[in-house]
Amino acid sequence: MSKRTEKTIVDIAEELKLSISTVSRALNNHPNISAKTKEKVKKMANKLGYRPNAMAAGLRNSRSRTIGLVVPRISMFFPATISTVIQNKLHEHGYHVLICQSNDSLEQEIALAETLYSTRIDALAVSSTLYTTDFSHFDIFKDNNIPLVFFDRVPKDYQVKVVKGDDYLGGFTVTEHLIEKGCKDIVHISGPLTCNLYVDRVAGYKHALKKHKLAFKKSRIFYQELTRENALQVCEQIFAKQPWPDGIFAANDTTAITIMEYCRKLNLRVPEDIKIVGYSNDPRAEIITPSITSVDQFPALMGERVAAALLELMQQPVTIPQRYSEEIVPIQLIERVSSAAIVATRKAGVRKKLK
Amino acid sequence: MSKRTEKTIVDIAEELKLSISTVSRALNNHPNISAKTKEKVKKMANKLGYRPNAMAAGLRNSRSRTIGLVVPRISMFFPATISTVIQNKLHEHGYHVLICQSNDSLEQEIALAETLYSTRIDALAVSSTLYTTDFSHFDIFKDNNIPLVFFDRVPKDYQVKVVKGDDYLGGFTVTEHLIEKGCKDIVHISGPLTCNLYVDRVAGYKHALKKHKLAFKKSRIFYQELTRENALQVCEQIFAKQPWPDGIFAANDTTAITIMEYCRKLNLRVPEDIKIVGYSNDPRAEIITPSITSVDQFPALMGERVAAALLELMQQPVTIPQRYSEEIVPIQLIERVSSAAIVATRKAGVRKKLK
DNA sequence: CCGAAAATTGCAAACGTTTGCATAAAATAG
DNA sequence: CTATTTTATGCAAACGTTTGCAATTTTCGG
Repeated sequence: MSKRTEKTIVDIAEELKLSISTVSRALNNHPNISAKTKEKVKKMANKLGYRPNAMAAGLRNSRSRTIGLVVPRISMFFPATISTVIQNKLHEHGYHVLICQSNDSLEQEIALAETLYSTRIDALAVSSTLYTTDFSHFDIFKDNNIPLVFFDRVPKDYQVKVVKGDDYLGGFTVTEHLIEKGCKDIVHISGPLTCNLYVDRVAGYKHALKKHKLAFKKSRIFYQELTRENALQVCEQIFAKQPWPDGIFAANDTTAITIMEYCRKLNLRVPEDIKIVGYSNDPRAEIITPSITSVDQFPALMGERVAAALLELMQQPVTIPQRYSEEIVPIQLIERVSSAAIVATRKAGVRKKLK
Repeated sequence: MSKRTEKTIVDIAEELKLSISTVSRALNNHPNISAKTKEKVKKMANKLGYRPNAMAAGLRNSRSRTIGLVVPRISMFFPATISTVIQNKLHEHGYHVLICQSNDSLEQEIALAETLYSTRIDALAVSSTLYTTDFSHFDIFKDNNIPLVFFDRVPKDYQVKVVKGDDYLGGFTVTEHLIEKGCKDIVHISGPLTCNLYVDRVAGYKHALKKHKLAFKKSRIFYQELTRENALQVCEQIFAKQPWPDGIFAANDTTAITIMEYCRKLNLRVPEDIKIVGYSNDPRAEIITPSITSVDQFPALMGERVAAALLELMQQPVTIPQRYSEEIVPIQLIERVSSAAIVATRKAGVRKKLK
């Protein structure tokens, strides 16, 4: 209820007839302050309801103890999980995390970089927009030796620390899995090639085809933002004319789910008539019927790696210029019903006979 | 690559042989700076790569242009959606949002309040822990007239702005819905009563029973944190002895989903043998088979309301002390298959015959 | 009990802005 | 061409810390 309270260390100093510097040091547990002075100061600080002013401290020693985090959106499973982990981890070390969303807009990402720099964050982690190919808006950070880590959606040819999933292996594994389950004509629904993730997955897809002597057909691969709407549109195209594919590798689970629903409408049985695999292991993939095979990207692990990288960079002497270094987080195929082999009448098969 | 760059307005002033104040005013578009000076200053600012130092500015006029947001966790659908909206909305108005997670730990929530205060946030929005009944750790904000808004999980008897869902109506609507679909013995799985949400929903549940002359039985209601594990445990209890209930009102969708899976194992048909309703309208509720009836709480709308409240409070004269005021966001029952009436052989019914 | 070393404490500048007030320059009126 | 208003710029203090260095006090060996 009181106004203009805002006690400062000056108030404590006056109250105790000590110098400001002594109070400051006492509160920070500086070694050459006597134990009883510290005691006294802290007690008085409590009594007055003193709270340190982070901005003043930050200004003085140009460290905000805040780190920035830029992700496309936090309402999506994968980035949300990573953000959670990063935030909790860094908080343990006394850092705040400014979580920001680019909403997959390059323009917003650029603005974000600018204003984040203004708050003098101590470090920055970013998973870029789908469409970011020029990363120069992050140069300010590099130029001022502010630790910068990219994860998941990362740049290439940009001197910076990178933590990414094994998307090449992911693409390969999924495709080979489908082939082994009997697919001969596999459609791949990819995100735009402006994003590293999809480039790598496509490469894995192609490699698997080649290895198993299946022809790669341009017409069997689609590039677009992986939304529900786009997935529906692609379905229209795919199923407009025969022959229909017998396997679909969707680069995210939203797409996989949408396609499965579409197939149901066409009275196509999954996995008997067509097999579907998604990516990211969204919780929905497990829960839907039939459950969808997907790729676990271990978001929590990735989050930890990113947090660790940030912390490490922050305690390095400022002089070392950042270089490109890549850390790869493993992936794991989670086999479920949507891509199961069709073994005569196994229980799973029966269940899917309906409709 | 350069070091100790950090251009300041002083550099601009020197370069242009102007005073620091003029530069400052020019950059802030102060009215009594001539147009050409502004032009000149801005051009030079650009040339030098000047970036304002938010901490210095914040220190000077004690506004950080940052607002705090405390939620239990951002990896859950409901708070994630709200956070997204709040963040985007406030960003439009030039504010940063410091999104923090209490992980449903009161201890962490208290620590968060403390450190958020230290960063001198301009306002704070919080959805509290399940177990927060004493809110005095937020007193600092009230005492210093820092706008404070609670949402979803809110305190009672605490002088503060509150934005909440209509949980009473939600509880009532769900229960009545189950009754109208023919249920006579409805179990309610509630969260702990330390949290307002569940108190209200329980009240609604009881009211609906009463209205329809069904007896309320203490043994038919369970209070616990709504995790998957707890849900399984409750299932064990419920189905350990007959009679089994014919309707279940779960206070979140994770619980509803878990129960449905459990029922499937028992060869109980949903909705023929038992009807299930969840809460929050998690994306999984729609996608699972059978789809689960749930309650949409319009998280985006709630987010907008919270953001609006924060903005409004921030531009109020600081002197007005905060009072309790309640804003209620509507809810809507989303009817799906899990609670459908058993009408002989409608198509939906047939589909569920399997197994 | 003296003097030097060790342990404490204090002074004052600095961090980069913003802003009330004073001053200087330009515009207008008489 | 003054006198007066209007417009534009500059001075200097303040925001709340931290920290190098100087100053003071305490400790202790001899």
